[in-house]
Amino acid sequence: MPTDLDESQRSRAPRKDAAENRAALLDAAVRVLNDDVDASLEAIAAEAGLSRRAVYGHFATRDDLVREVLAQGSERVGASILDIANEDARIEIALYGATLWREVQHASVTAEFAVRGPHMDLVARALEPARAKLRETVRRGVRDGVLRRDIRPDQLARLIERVAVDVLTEATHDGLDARTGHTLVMVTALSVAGLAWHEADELVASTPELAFGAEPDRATTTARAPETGLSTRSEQEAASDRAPHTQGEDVSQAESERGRA
Amino acid sequence: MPTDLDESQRSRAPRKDAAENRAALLDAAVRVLNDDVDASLEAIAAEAGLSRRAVYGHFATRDDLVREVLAQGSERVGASILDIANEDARIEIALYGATLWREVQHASVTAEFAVRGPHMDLVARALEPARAKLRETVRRGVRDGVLRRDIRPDQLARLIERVAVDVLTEATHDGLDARTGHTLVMVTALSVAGLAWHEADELVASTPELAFGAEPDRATTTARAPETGLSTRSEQEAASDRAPHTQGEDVSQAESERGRA
DNA sequence: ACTAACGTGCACATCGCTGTGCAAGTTAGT
DNA sequence: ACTAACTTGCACAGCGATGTGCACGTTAGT
Repeated sequence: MPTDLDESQRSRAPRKDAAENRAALLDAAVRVLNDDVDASLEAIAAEAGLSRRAVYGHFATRDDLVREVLAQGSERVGASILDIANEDARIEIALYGATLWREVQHASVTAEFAVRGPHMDLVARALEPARAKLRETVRRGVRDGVLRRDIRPDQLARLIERVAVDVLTEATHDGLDARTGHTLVMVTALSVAGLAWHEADELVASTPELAFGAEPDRATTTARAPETGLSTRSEQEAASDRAPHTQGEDVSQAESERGRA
Repeated sequence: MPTDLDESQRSRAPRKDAAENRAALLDAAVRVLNDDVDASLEAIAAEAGLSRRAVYGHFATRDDLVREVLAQGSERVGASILDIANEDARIEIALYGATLWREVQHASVTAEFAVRGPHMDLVARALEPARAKLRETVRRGVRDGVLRRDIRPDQLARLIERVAVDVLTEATHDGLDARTGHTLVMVTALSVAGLAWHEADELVASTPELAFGAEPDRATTTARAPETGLSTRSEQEAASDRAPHTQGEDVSQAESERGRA
């Protein structure tokens, strides 16, 4: 087993597959823990294609593994959220939703453990900056008169977070495609933030940054189409699959009962 | 121990405190399970003021106890929801929130187990009528043009349910008073349903049925004071603590930051 | 007051899971 | 090819929780 602890004397360099397996374990843990918070170590090891015994070569304790998962997850999610920036608080909130959706896997585990068990504080500490940012965004939105004034901003921020996560789980559990989920999380967050549904839809449809493929400001240099880009028009067309509406609205009876097989 | 099973030959009537203890157990279970889904039987017994051993006099299994809790809870919550009725779908949705808030204790346990563990189907079956009703309400609201059209009605119904429960936990965990919670759940549900925040507030403020003390139509025959009863006036006085607003709106900087004039 | 009904405390068996030691095997670095 | 790094499989100890049997108190029906 990979002796993680004694990096003291090593007569030879550690093998590359060790790190791979470690990563595989963390990855498997994310997947498994996502639908069972207290899955057995056996289950995680199996998912990673390893034996239970081998895990103890990489992590001294099941708790260590979980903590590592949470540390990575919350760090990743937190960082993504801190990247968000926009003058319009509403857009920031939409981006917040979009970001969580992009990080579903990690966001779910993180969120799950943020409420239960003895790891609450860990996640809470790692996520605090992101939460502070959201609180500040909400406050700003309220000051600017674009968000609701009937709920205390701090509480509203917490509600937005909760609801966003909710939609995440509801969405994955329902197995809807990336684009729909993307929109759904944003729109729902905005709704809780106080916008009427058509306002939310309007905002999402008319803001390029909120389009599906939109990179969070730092464009990856390549991957940008010549003319239209991922701008408003191409977005709207692709958005409503085959719906004949002007915007992505009115799915009320279009898909209503066709959801599942 | 009370032999629940053999009601066959009984040389004497069962003691009344037996039933009391049984009820106490179920009650304690609700409380304990509310903040720890898999609390030990020891904990539940302790909360009920009994020994662990005594529990097995009333329930053959921990699972039996839990199932009983869930059966009662989902039955109760489900029934309450089915009592809801109003021509305006929006009001029905608000009442849905209010009802859940009134049943927080049971609603929370039920909701918790509706997602986790091997009791999902039990709760799901017991709650299905209520869920169907909500779905139908949402569909009606969409047809009437008072609810959002950008989310499939069925999905919207599920979201409303999830969000309502969320606010419940967020509210209790935050320890806010009954009146505030009552309003918060309703307003949030309406927001997700598509209303702008001021629309939601307006609706709640102007609809008598949505007032805090309002009985769900069937007045308890007695317990109604000559003039005011639990009616609007005494209600409103206590309502806005010291806030000088016309409605319950604009708490944004009232409590939060006390920022400026 | 008599006695069944009920609760208590303890001991005990069992189960699932974690964590560890050890004797193999297999794989990757040099 | 040699050897350390890594994995496997098994056995074993421990923990916490459930469920049961039994002897003994306590309480409530009649």
